[in-house]
Amino acid sequence: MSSDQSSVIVWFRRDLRLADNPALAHAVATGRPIVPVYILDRDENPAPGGAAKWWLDKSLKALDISLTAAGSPLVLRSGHAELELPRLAGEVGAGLVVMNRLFEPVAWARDAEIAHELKSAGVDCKGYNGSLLCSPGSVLNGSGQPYKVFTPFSKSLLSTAEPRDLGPAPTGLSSVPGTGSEAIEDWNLQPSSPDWSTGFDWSPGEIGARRALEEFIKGGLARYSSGRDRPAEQGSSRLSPHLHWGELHPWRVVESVRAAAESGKAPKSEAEAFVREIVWREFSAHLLHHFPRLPERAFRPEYDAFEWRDDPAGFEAWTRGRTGYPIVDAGMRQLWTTGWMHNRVRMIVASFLVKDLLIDWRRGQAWFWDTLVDADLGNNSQNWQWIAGSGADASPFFRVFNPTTQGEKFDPKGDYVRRWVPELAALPAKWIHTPHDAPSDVLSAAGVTPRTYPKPIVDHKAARERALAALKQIARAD
DNA sequence: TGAAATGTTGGGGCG
DNA sequence: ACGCCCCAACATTTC
Repeated sequence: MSSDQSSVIVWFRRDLRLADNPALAHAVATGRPIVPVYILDRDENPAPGGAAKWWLDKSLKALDISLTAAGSPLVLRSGHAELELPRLAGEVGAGLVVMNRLFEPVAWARDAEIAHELKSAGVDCKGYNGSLLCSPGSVLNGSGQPYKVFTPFSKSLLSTAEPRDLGPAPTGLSSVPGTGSEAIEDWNLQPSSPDWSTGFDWSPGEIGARRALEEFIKGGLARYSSGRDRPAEQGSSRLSPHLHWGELHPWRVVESVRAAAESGKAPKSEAEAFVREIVWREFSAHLLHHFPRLPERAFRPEYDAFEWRDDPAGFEAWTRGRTGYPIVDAGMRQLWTTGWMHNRVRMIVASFLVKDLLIDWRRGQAWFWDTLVDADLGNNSQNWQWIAGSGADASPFFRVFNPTTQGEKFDPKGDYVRRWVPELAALPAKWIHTPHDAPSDVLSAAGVTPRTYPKPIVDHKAARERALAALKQIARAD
């Protein structure tokens, strides 16, 4: 048996693209037939949220179209990868499985097991980094330890990292005809009864990702550092779900914005402000890799002794966007309606849940996990812990966002609130963030009553003082 | 990648 | 012209 004749399985996970894909490029370079496969793991831990499944459905369809055009359609299988991969390898006569690695702790351990299984079945297995600027473990401080503070991490990464693994989408793939595939419709990834996704305004897939990148470079990049703080405007890149699903390589994003700055389309400082956000994503992924319990446990362990409030009514009001604070409610409704929330508003709503309501950050994390199309284990846990004050390089315990001030500062005309909280739309800008203080004639002229829009569920001033008093105990115990 | 309280300064109104 | 007050604007400190 000549291994030259054998086919190569390309195991797609969260690298749903053809271009800049090191595993696929390596498979193509062998000159052997390609079997691209996606395996739906019903026991994935943590289980993907509803919004994530919505995205996956569309992105897989897009990937299949691209792969089919390139010559080798996507094969869909469900079950356990450690069983399905060797089985498929037997079916198609594969001598090699290539994949882009996942760096989350659970996946990491499992991939090692899978590679072992395959090798004992005589199938070679190779992993690549197709999702991060640098592999976790390669960015360490002088004493060989992972960085726990963002700025030195960022400096170290940006000074040493080199763009790599970029290249055009391959064409002319040869396939293994007759390979059986499941039907994606049978996976029921698209919600029905009810279909809550009708407001999702996204184009999942590699083409949509490239278009989003181009639009951002044409639009928001030149004034990114201020524009990204205005939720009513299209100032942020909206690339997060595309990056999460690997429809874009982060190096492609960094190279593209830097090239735009080089050619004068945007100030270099603005491009670097954006690159900094890509590096925050990197920081989260590296932290999660080194501290696998980040999603469950406080990075600063003294926070795990804190007794968060049990407040079902408060949590419910938060999830539904009925807290009585317009910017908070607008954000939570944008999330529910579109599967995404502007980052400035994420900070505001998270601070409100954790500091004003004193509800455990893990509850907010779980809600985001289910509702965000960009839900990412590293980003989600790192950012929630950052707001809660329990994370690495976290915001100090006394930093409490004032939802009214934040609204007035970053949504001064109230356009964001009007869009997502339509029952307040007729209020003048002067009162849009403080309907609870508006004169009654203003409220009645705008048709706002406690029935249409709730009074604040907590008084922020009192809630802030309560949070400071309670959280101070942690700082003292430290 | 806060907010609020407290402190400081300086201009203008006014006796 | 002067002192006094008010207060906005800005700076510093504290949580």
